[in-house]
Amino acid sequence: MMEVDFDCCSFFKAVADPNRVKIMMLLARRELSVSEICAHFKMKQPSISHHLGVLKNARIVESRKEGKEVFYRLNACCVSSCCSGFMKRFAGGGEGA
Amino acid sequence: MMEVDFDCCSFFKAVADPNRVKIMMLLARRELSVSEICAHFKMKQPSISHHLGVLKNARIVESRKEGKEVFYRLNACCVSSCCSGFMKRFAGGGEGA
DNA sequence: CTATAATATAGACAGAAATCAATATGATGG
DNA sequence: CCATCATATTGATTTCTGTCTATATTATAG
Repeated sequence: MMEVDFDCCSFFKAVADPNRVKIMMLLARRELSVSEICAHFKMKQPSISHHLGVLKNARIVESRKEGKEVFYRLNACCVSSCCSGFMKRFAGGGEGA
Repeated sequence: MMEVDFDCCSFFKAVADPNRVKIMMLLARRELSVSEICAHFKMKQPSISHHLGVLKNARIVESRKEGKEVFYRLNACCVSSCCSGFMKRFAGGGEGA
């Protein structure tokens, strides 16, 4: 009962990278294909695929294949559930600024 | 307006390590000195100090010196504010499990 | 002032992670 | 079947991170 929730750790590890957060912000608006995501970055396509893989392992995004393309979308429930679950562990400070 | 919040990134990077989360859980109950924290880990004291430094830089913990000892306490407001701020960015999925 | 206790800092090292170039896979058009 | 486009995977390289040992700092006791 004093142990750490490793599921949440994979969520936080995924979210600890600014490029991945930027991808999440793009996907928060609408579903996008990999190449559409690439268009927003200087990074090369394999790096984007790598980050998408990390996000997908953490259940933060989901994907759908359509012809040659793969569309990614945000799993907003995962974000809410991990964040609110984490907050609740440390309740007592109330709502921050 | 499409840029990433780097303050929150330092929070998430800090929280992405299981040992640091465990420290946070210990401090959620009560203020503790460094050696009291050490007693809960197999890690050596300098590693604990390192983690405490990371948590402190991220404003997740605060410290107070008393004699030879340094007491750390959780800044629960920081946790709530970062988590809830992050959730709100990705609102739309509602409350998760 | 010296010894000791508590904590922090510095430096070294190993393992993890990010990026890239190159290539493989899979779908589609001709 | 062959060429092409979109994406994923592999392998190499570099950078970052966590841990350790050794040492410095700070406070207190004697």
